[in-house]
Amino acid sequence: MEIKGRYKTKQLNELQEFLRGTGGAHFTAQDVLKYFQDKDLSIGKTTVYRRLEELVAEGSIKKYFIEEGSGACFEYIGGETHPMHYHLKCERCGKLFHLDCDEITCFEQHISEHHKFRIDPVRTVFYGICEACGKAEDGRDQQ
Amino acid sequence: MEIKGRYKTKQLNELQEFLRGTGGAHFTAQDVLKYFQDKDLSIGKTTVYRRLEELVAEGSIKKYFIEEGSGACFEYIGGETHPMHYHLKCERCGKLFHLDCDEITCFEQHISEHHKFRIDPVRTVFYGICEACGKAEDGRDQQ
DNA sequence: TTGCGTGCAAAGGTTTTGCATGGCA
DNA sequence: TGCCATGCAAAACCTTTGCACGCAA
Repeated sequence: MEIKGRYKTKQLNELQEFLRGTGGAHFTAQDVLKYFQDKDLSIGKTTVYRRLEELVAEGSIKKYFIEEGSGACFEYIGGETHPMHYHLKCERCGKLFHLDCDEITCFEQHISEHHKFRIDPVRTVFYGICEACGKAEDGRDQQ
Repeated sequence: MEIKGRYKTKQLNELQEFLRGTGGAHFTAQDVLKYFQDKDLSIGKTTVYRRLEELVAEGSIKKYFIEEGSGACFEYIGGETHPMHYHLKCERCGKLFHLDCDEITCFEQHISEHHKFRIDPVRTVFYGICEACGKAEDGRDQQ
């Protein structure tokens, strides 16, 4: 996702490179700041928060509230064109999966008809445990 | 849910009464403080946070992170029969609804069997438009 | 040059911690 | 009495805002 009529600053370029590097994994504002520090690049936290907020408004990244101490979580989804699919996000490994499924249409209709709620696929994310992490868990019987 | 080897203080009693009064609806730490103020009861925010944290550890209440400005959301589930339910959050008015629905169990199973993903009801929130906001939109055909 | 972008500093909010006091058993 | 619970104050934390300077166009 390119920024529209904005100046192309170093900070913005680096931020976009960071986003591409995430591979869809979630990150926090702190992660961005650390990334810049580690690469000896300079950016102010004000800028990070402002750019992130803009990108959320644009739809290039998503914002979640999962944990406490670490603040808000962001996730890069820019470049995706599929308008109608849901996301499955693994709480363990952080991977993001696409849900291509017809069942969910029925479920959507059920919710719409019986619960009078129109679900928004863009913002809705199913959290849970993916196959790989689920197997790892069963194997070790951890937690 | 009774507290184990703890002293039964006025504050704790009142807090439990508040919890029962919620009827399972979600609330914030601020809501608890306001409740005490409105009833001319005294409690320190320190106590509220500490008790709430304990109750979360006990399993009597659940903690969610849904919105930003208002901090964490809690929800009383002690003694209730509500087994597992999802949350519907309206993107317009911000209201949070409980989804009491059997269909979702089928949907969960489908996702589990066909997509190898175990959905976590605690973290998953369905975003969308609630009935009231939907009607308002249709009526005015706004946006 | 123009005006957006940036970043320091400070403010705003929620949550946590230290420590002395108060209350239950 | 002993010990936990409480609550004030202050700190820690994330996030936002004000304002002046810097940089892209």
